[in-house]
Formats: sequence, C-alpha cells, structure tokens
Amino acid sequence: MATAKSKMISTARGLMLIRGYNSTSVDEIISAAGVSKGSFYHSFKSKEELGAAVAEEYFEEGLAVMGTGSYQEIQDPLERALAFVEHIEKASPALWNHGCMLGSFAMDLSGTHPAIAACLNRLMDNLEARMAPLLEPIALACRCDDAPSGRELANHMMAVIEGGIVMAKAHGDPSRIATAIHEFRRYVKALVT
Amino acid sequence: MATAKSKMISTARGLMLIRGYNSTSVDEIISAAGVSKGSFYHSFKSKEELGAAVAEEYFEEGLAVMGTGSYQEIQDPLERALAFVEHIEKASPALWNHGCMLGSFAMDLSGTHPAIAACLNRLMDNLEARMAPLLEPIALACRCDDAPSGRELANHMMAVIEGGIVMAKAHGDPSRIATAIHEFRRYVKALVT
DNA sequence: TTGACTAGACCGACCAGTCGGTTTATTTTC
DNA sequence: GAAAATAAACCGACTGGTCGGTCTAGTCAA
Repeated sequence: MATAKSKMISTARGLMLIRGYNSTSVDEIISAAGVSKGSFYHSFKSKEELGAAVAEEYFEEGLAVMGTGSYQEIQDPLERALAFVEHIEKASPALWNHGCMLGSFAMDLSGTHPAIAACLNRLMDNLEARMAPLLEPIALACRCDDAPSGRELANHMMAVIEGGIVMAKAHGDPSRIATAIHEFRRYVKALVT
Repeated sequence: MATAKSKMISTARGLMLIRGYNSTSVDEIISAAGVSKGSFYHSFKSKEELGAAVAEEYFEEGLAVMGTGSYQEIQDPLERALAFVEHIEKASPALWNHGCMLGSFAMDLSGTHPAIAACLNRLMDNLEARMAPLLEPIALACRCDDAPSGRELANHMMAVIEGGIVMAKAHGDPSRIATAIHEFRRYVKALVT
C-alpha cells in the first residue's frame, strides 16, 4: 500500500537520515515524494508529527535487521549473546553508514520538540528492553563483583553504538562505528573470562 | 582583554552549547554579545569561521578541566589511570550537562561545513593523543590476548562519553553520561584484574 | 452531495550575509 | 607636537532567499 502518507514517511526517512531533520525541508520531502503541500498537511498536522512517524518507521526497520542473524540458531545462550554482538558489529556499516536517526533526532530535537523527544524516549527504552534478555547470559556468566545486569549491558551497547557514530562523523570515517562495537566486544569477552 | 571578537566567541559558545549551531542565529549572538552585525562580519568572514573558533575555545577549556584533578598526584601509573577515569566520571555532569560541543558539531555539520569538519577531526585526534598516554598503563597491565592499546582505550573512552551524551538527550536524563563512563570503568577494571 | 483527499499559490517570520558609512587608533609629515 | 593621512574596528539598515504553515479551489469516490 503506497498511500501518499506512507510514501511521505519513507521518503522523509531517506532524506532525514542523510541530511538530518532540520536540514530537510517540507518542500524537499513533498517534491521527492511527488505529492503536494496540501496533501502533506492533510496527513500530518505539523512537520514534527511527520518526524515522530519517521522515527517509528526507522525503529521498526532496525528491529527487523536486529532480529535476522545466524546468531539466533546458536543453542548455548552465552555463545548466542556473543554472536549477537558480533553480528551487530558486522552489520554496522550497512545499518549506520549515514548515522542513526534516533541518535540524530535526540541530539537535534530533544530540547525543542517535545513530541519527538517523548517518542525517542519510548523507542530507546523499547530497544533496550528487547536487547537486555539477549545479553543477559553475559551478565550471568560474569563472576566478578560489581557485575553489570543484562539491562545495563544493553544500555551501554546502545551508548557505544551512538558514540561510535559520533566519532565516525567527527573523523569522516564510518569504520569507527565497527571499531567502537569491537571494543564493546572486548569488554564482554573480558567479563566472561 | 574583552575585545568584541573574543566576546562574540564566548557568547556564541554559551548559546551554541545549549541550542546547537544551526539553531543559534548570528543576530542572536551579536545581540547577546552587545555588538553589531558589521562588527561580526569584520571579525569573521562567515558564521562557519566563528563556529571553528568556538570549537577551538571549547576544546581548550575542556583540556584545562581534564588536566586539573587530584588523580595527577598519584604515583603508581595504573592507579593514576584508573583515578583519571573516575575523575572524568565525577566531573561529567558539570562538563557535559548541556552536551558536548564537538560531538554536537560533528553530528550536525560534518557533512555540510568542511572547515568545521576539518577542525573537529584535528581536535578529536589531539584529545585522543593526550589521553592515550594517561590510559596506557591500563593497556600494559592487561594480560589477556587481544589487549587494546592506550590509543584504542582513549578513542573508546571518547566514544563512550559521546554515546552517553546521546543517551542522556534521548532520555532527558543527564545522569546517563556518568552511567556510560561508569560502565567504561567496569571495562578497564575487568582488563586489569 | 458530501467528505476525504489533492493541488499549489501565498504568507509572515526568520536567516546569513552585504554595503555604505562612522568612529577610533595609529602612523606620517611638516 | 599638531595636523593630515591611513588603517582598523565598528555600526545597523537592507537584501535575497528559505522555511513551516495556511488558504482557497478544486478532484473523485461512495
């Protein structure tokens, strides 16, 4: 179903991922999507409402990629957890070559666009909650005192990814994202040995 | 020496740290600094040139804070390295309560403002090179194979901080920065035990 | 015929940057 | 050492253009 609304959302997603929210104008979006301004403001009450919809769609697609990896077939929970992190490291260039929409929106809009800020908060929490059980076996295998929880590991992994994206942009070198995740992998390996 | 130029730079630094580069207008800056538009474009050939100057000043101030901590008095290199990370964790709310200018600029401008992008690349490399020898003792004390270098630890610590800032903005909770650094501290402690 | 949807001209706020001109400080000349 | 000349700093109205959003006029399916 390529309705005008869904077309605007996916077009905006593509443009905003590369140029960011503020630098992507409504005119640009409707022109690329081949619809009119009236159509836009019939479907969305504001650019911000479109932004929230874009974040949602981006999140759903991210979930799909996260859930499709050979790591899932591994029986041993600890091995599966480690393979998951490796899977994300390998997939990172494709996933975040142009940055992460959620992180980019958070940096640019959390202080000025409350509706999008609330949306991001919810999506990030959701993602963290989904990753936590996957990483939990690492936390359980850690024998040191002051061991992190699965939830904390999930939260930190997300922080490392977002940080890797920032470093990638600062250096103009996308491989920095995989470097950051690789270092996270060193961390969890150190925890379980 | 409170020349008009230095006044504009520090005023812009304060405004841009909170609202970001793109959302801080030249009119806003000159109005807050109490100077005229003509004066602005006499001192800077463009807003971008001011942006680069702001990044430089922010970097210098960051260096100063990084270099003033009781960790420096510790004799044992490994203990000093660990105390340094703890020092940064403790100082993180004050340092990055409103975000990190370098990270914010990197996210927003690296693709569109080449002069600022080059400036960020240089400043980030500089910071990494200064932190690396401080963290080197941790790398040396690590007995596991595939041990990180001091430089890699420095790079990762910066990534973790920037990632913590993104998470803090996404959740509207500044304490997430300290949480991220705390997790990095768990990592280096795991490396040296 | 009614209501969802589309079209695109139009609006006012805003923005980076320009330009002609004034004021202030420094140097040169007699 | 005063006047003249030069240079640098500073001023703010103005310009051309962009942006998010509105409004009126239609189209089309039920």
